[in-house]
Amino acid sequence: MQEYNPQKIEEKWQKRWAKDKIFKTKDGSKNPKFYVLDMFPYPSGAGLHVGHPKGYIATDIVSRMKRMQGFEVLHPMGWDGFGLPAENYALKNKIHPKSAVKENIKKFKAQLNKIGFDYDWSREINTTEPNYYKWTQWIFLQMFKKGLAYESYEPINWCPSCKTGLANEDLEHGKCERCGSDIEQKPMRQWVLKITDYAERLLEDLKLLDWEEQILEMQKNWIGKSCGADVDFKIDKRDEIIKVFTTRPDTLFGATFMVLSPEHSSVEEITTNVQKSEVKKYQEQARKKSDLERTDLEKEKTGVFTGAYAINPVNNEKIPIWIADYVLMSYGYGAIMAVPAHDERDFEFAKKFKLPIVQIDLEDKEKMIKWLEKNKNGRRAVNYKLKDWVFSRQRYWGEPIPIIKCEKCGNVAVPEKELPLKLPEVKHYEPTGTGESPLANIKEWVNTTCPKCKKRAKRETNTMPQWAGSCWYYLRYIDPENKKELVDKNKEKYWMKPKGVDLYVGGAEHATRHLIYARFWHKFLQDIGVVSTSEPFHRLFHVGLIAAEDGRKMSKRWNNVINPDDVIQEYGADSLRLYEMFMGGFSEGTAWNTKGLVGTTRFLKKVWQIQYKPKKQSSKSDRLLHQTIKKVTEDIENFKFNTAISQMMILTNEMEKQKEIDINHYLLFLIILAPFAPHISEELWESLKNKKSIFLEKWPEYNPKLIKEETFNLIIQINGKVRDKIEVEAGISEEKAEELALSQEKIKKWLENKKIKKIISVENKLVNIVV
RNA sequence: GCCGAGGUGGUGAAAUUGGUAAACACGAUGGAUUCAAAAUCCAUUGCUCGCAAGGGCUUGUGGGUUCAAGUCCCACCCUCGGCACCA
Repeated sequence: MQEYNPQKIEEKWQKRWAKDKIFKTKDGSKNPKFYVLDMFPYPSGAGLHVGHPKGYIATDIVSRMKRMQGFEVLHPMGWDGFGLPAENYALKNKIHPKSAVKENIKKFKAQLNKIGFDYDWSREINTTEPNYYKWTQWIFLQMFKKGLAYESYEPINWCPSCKTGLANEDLEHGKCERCGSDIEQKPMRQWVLKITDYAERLLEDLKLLDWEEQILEMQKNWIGKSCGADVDFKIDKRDEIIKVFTTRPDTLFGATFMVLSPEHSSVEEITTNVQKSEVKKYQEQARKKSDLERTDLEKEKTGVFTGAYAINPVNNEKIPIWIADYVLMSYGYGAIMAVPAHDERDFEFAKKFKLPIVQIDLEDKEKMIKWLEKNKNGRRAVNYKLKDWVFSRQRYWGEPIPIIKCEKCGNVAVPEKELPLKLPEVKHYEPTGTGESPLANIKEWVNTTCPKCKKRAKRETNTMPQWAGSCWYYLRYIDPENKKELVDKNKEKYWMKPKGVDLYVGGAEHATRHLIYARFWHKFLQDIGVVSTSEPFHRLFHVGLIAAEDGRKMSKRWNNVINPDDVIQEYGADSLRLYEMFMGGFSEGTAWNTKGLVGTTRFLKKVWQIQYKPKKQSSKSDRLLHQTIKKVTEDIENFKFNTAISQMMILTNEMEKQKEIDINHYLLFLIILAPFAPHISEELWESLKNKKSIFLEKWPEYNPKLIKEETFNLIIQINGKVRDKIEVEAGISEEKAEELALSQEKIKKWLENKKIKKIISVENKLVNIVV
C-alpha cells in the first residue's frame, strides 16, 4: 500500500501530458467544436494569488469533460501585456516593461502549470509581440479607413498622475481606475473610436447572448439608451436656435426656463452685456471645479442668468435662459428645457432662483412628437450615455498608432505592408506630462516620409490603450501563426460558427470595458468580412472573487495574499482545485479558508484508499453511481461545481463503507472525477493497469431507468406538519398511499376526535391530511 | 436616488423551482486506535422544553395567498456589486 503523495504524482502527470501532447487542439477535425476561453491575464509582478485560478479551474473542468464527450476543444491561454499596469510596474521597479513582462509571464506560466491546466501552449499569444500587434494595428487602420477612428480635440479625462488621457470606461467614481487620482477635464488632441455608431447594435444584440442578467444589465445601463425628442428653441430676437434633448416631450407646456451647461458654445453669443461679467465669473468657477465637486449630489444648485430668452415652441412664451453646472456638456446637447413641475432638479433650481413653476396637463408623448415634427421645431430622437472611445494614450507601453501626420495630406495610414509598426526600443520611457507621448522624443522614429506625397512627415506618437489587444485575441488563438491574415477564413468558420466562443469566463469588472469593446470590434470585423458571426462570446459566466481570510481583498498591502504554490506544496494541486470549486457558488464571492482544504484532501485520500479494497467484477450497474454520473455531468454544464463535488463525496462515502468494490464502478467514477482532480485520477487509472490516458476515455452516460429509486419516504402530514414518514415502494397509487397513511398508528393517534376535511396527495411524495 | 444580486446552523453552504429545511464539508464534543501525538475510524451536533416517550419553534422583519411557503404576492430593514445632477 502506498500513501497518497500528490506532489510526486502531479509533477509526473504534468510532464507526461506535455510530452504526449494529450491536449493539443487539432485543426480540420470532423468532430463538433467547443471553444472555452478564459479572460487572459495581465502578467503582473506579484504573480498569481489563490483567487486568480478559480475561473481557470472551472474552464479546465469543462474543457476536459467536453473533450471526453467527443468535442474538439480549444482551450488556450495567453498574455495581455500592454498598458498602464505593466508600464507603471516597470517604472516603479526600474526595469524596462519589455523585460518585466517577459519575466512575469515566465513566473505566471510556471504557477499555472503547477495547477495542471490542459492548455494547448502551442497556441500561446502575447499582445506585446509585434506579430500579434501587427493585427491590432491592422484593425485600427480598417477603422480609420471607414471613418470610425478619428482625431478630436474635445476635452477628455486626464489623469495627472498617470499623465495620460483616459476613456470614460477607465474611470471609477470619477477617479483614475489605476491610481485613484482625481481626473481633470483637459482639451487635447486625441484619437477616438466611434463606438457610438454601434450603440444600437450593441444594445439590441444583447438579446442573443446567454449571459448572466447582472452583466447584461451593466452593459445596458452603460449604453444608456433614452428615447424622446430633440426640440428646437428659438432665441428671442435672434435667428439662432438652441437644441435640447428631452425624454419627456409631453411636458413641454411646463417648460418655464432653459438651462445651458457653462461650456455650451452659445453662451458667449447670447449673453447680454449686463450679464457678461456674472456669466464669465460663473464659467470660470465651473472650470476650476473638479468633476467630483461638480457632480456632488449633496451640493446646492448654482447658476447665473444670461439675460437672454428662448421661445417655447408650444405656447410662444418667452422663457429665460440660465447657465448652471448641473447641466453636463457631455450628455445630449449640453442644454435642457427645464420643467420644474416634473423634474426634481429643475424644481430645486426654480425654487432657489424664484423661477416660475406651472402645473400642467400632460400631453400624449407620441402626439407631441408628431406635432413637433409637423411644425418643424423638433423631431423624434434617441440618446445614449455611451461615449466614443478615447483611444490614444500619451504613454510608451502600447501599440503605436499606425498613422503618419503630413502637413499637406493630413493623417495618412501607414501602408499595411509596413505593419507591424514596431514600438521602438528606448532607454527613457517615462511619461512626459506635456500631452505628448515619450515616443515624440525619438527623432529617428518620429521623422519619416508621407506615404502619399513622399514629403517629410512625422509619425503619430500616441499609443493604444491597454484594452486594444484584448478586443480580438480570441480570434488569434484560432490561427496564431498566420502571417497573411488575422485569421484564416475556414478556421474562423469552424471555431466561431454558429455561436462564437461557446463559453467565456472572467471577472465582472470587465462588464463595461473589455466586454463592450470586444463586442464593438467584433461587429466591425463582421462588417468588413473578417468574422462570420455578430457576437464573439455566446455564454458568459463571471467568477466570484475570493477574498482573503480576513475578508479583505487579497493584496500585498494587507499582507494577506495566499500563493497557490504554497497551497500546492502542502495539499497538492488536485486538492486546491477541488477546494476552489467546492467553496460555494461559482459566481459568488467567498473568503479563503485554508482549513477548508482539509475536507477536499480527506476526500482525495479516501478515493486513493479505495483502490486497495477487495475488488469484484459484476455486470450489475449501480444506482448511486449512475445518479452521480447524471448529477456531475449536468452540474458541470451548469457551472454548479460545488454540488457536483458533494455528490462525488456521497458516492465515495458509500464505496468506503462497502466490504468490496466493483472495479468497473470505481473506474467509471475515476473518469468523472478526472476533470476536477486530473492527477490522482490519471495515477489511479494507470495503476489499475490502463496504459492510455484517462482523458482519452469516453465520458460515461447514465442509464435513466436505473437512476429512479425503487422505494421512497412517504411523508405523512396533518395540516401541513410532518407527523410520520414511511418507506413505500415507488409508484404506488394515491389511494393506496392515503390508505397506508391513515392506517399508521401514529397518525391514528393524531386523528382521534378530529374530523377529516380533505386529503391531499402528491405522487411519490406526500399525503397531507387536513382536519 | 436608480438598476442588479443576496440575507438559511458555530462556519462555507445545499434544497429537483410550491411538497421532509439544513445535503456535502469545516469546526466542536464524546469514543476507538496509540506509550503519546498526528493520521484514520465510529457516534452526536439548528434552537428549545423534557429523565424519557414525545412536543414546540426555526430560512432578515411584519403581513398575505395556499392543504402546504426558504421558494409566490405586498410593505419594510440590512449587506454586496454597478450607475449616478443622463435631461
